[in-house]
Amino acid sequence: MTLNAFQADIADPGAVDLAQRLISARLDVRGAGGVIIETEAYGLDDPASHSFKGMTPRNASMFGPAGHAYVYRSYGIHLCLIVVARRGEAVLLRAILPDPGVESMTARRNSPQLCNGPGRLAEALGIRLENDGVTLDGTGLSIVLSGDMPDLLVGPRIGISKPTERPWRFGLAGETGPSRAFPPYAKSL
DNA sequence: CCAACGATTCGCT
DNA sequence: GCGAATCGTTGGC
Repeated sequence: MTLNAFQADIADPGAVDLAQRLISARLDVRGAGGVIIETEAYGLDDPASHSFKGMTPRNASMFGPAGHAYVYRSYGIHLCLIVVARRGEAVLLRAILPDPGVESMTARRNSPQLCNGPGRLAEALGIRLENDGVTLDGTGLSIVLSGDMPDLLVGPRIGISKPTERPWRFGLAGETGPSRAFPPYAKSL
């Protein structure tokens, strides 16, 4: 099995570890993209994770090779783009700083809010359901880690109704672009 | 077969 | 801040 550059960089990543490393990484989708500033980790033994109850037709990509995309439809309306980590673990991309490709993103979005929120981000970048399962390096979708160790914000995940809450939401410190502000008690790593 | 439920967003109050 | 929109997936009967 051959690994592409991204897969080699993240070798056997846990979701929490990968979620942190993806902050400040660069995402590109067919020429549009930006710096990732907000992520969330989802684990295997995690009631909030789609993988919690095992593999189903929808979440099969979460059990595939690390470094691939998991795309699913949310609330019957939006799409979300997720980076697969270790088997059954994954990282939801919640916000990027839109550049380059602002013009094409603006055309796809009917709002000045381009990429702050998982559904908005997916729409702005033109993510499609058929992108589910594709590798994140070389098929139109790519991620390149920055190599930096940026200051991270940490807080509870968003939109989770499960009782078990974990501080698995990460943000780039100093950015005003996240989908929602980090709570005052959010701490840096 | 049918009912419940979202890893959300948008618009209105 | 709150509720509607919207529909595929999932699980129970």
